[in-house]
Amino acid sequence: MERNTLQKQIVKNALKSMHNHPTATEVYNYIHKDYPSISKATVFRILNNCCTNGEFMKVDVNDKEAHYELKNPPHYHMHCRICNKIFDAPIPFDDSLIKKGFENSDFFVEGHSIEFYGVCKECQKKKEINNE
Amino acid sequence: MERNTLQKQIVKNALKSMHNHPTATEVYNYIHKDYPSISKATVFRILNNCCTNGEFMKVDVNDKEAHYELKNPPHYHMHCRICNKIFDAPIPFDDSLIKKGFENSDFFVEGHSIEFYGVCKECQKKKEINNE
DNA sequence: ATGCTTATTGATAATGATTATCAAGAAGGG
DNA sequence: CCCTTCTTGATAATCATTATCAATAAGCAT
Repeated sequence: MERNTLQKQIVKNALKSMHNHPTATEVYNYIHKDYPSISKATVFRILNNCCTNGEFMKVDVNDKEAHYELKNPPHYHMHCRICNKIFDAPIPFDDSLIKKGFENSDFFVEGHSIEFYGVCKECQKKKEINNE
Repeated sequence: MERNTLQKQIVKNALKSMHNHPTATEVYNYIHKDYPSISKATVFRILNNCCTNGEFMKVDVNDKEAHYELKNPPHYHMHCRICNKIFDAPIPFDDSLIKKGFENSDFFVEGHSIEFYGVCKECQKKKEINNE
């Protein structure tokens, strides 16, 4: 039977309080300040298991590191190409996108994701400071 | 000055004749049959340089391996979750997506990509054979 | 409470993709 | 044909992630 360990509670609470689509390493660093004994492997493991059982989700975005978020109604993301941070996009999810145009396709479409890429507020500021 | 080496010609010709959004390793394997002396590092290097100079593009899709394609008018992709192959989506590119809804956002949107995910024709067949 | 079973953890090695390093080799101008 | 310097090939290094496995600890039964 699945056991309710302290490590699981801590990792889950960390993601719940972070709200910024963190990577596993970011969750680890966040936790590590207060709980230095929790290992990185455990954080990866718990985040992954929670994605498998549907409690969390991997953010479907083109970054070499995986980002995680709480299970949410479907929505789109904005991805900063400077700092690689992820934000929720302010436009509604549109399921009709996958209904139209695929009638004659032999690819079985299960879902879609949209990634808006560009530069986040913080990184725009940094660019101004550096006169770029 | 940039030099026109045989390795560059071979890698470029490989990608031009492949048409299936291959990964660097797939390009390497394709080349390796005929040119076993070309090293993997060279294939990664040339593909990357060609993306920097605009000759090729990285496919903007959520896979741990990078996929490459020839420079193309913008379009969307379908990504098979079984075999990780990439296909062009049969719906038109719609730039109006990034015009609407971001007026009050402080994120500077430079572009967008849509990934349709599901199961490709080949993998659907395999599933049928295995009675899944 | 105590003990037992076994899921889970922590530490670390292994993996896989990609990049960095650097001596040897080759493009292309002179 | 030579010389400079860009490229290459081989390999080590890096980075994210997963696998391994002995030690630990949940949570049930006693």
